[in-house]
Amino acid sequence: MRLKASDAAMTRAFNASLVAEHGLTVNDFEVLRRLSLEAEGRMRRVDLAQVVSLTPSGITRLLDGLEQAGLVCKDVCTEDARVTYARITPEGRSTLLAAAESHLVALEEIFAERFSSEEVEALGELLGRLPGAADGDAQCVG
Amino acid sequence: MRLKASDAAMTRAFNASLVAEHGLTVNDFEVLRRLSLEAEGRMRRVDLAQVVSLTPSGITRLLDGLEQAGLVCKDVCTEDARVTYARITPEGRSTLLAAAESHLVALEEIFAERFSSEEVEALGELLGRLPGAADGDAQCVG
DNA sequence: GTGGTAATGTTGACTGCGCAAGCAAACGTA
DNA sequence: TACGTTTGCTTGCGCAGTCAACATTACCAC
Repeated sequence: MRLKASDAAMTRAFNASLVAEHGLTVNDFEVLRRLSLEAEGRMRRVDLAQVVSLTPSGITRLLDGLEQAGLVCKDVCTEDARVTYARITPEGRSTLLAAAESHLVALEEIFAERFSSEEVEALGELLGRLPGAADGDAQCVG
Repeated sequence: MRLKASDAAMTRAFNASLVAEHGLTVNDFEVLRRLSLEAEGRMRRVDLAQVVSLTPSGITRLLDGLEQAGLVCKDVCTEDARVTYARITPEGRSTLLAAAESHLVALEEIFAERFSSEEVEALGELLGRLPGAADGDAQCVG
């Protein structure tokens, strides 16, 4: 199986180019992507943590970085003073788009050149059964 | 797809129990397992790095830990003074066996309860096409 | 109200690991 | 023989992310 090993190598490769070209880690990218798909481009930090499989503290630090870079900002929640939203900024959206252009294309290539679309589908379905694979999975960056 | 996310969560879970029960990380385990499958239970460090998808420095540090724990030791190479082998010790083998008992069973359970054996096979084949998925993949722990 | 428990988020200490740089041995080529 | 290049491995430094502990706020009993 070697799920871990193959993934590690691949993730590293993607990370390297993302970092080099846009200063984003794969997780940064994924966070921006998830935020961009939300209504109002924002999410509670806990929920964000869950969808990208990080701990709350991990999300805090990741968002610290994105915030310093001006790609996300905090929103307060009026109904619950404990929660703070992470919201993607316009700059966040534009660097997401820029990064997506190369990153998603690279990803697409990797898969296109070794799987048929049915196989991609099958692979996605199988992996989706794994614990932690949670839920929905919108593909685009629109 | 969420290859990364699901894997991260799963790896973390496995890691936690391995560490708690045997003081091994998933990578420690995998290294011991690979070594145990080799003739004379040893491997050059570079090769080991490759099969577990670590960099040479990563392997150095990982083996440092295993060596301190007495689970592996160094062997010199008589033909090439640059290389040093990592060899699994008898203690290494016994803790590997102990860890395998719970770890492999846990792994087996995860898969058995959500995939048929054909599906496991299919999944393995598909993932095997990914870059970094290299090669052979003996499943047992000797 | 007052107490107890749960949920959200942050911080400090730590770990695993990559990268860049270095050293030593080996392998050219001349 | 000498010199440049490659290969194997280690070390210094930094980063991402975990865990444990904590502070707030919310919810729920009474």
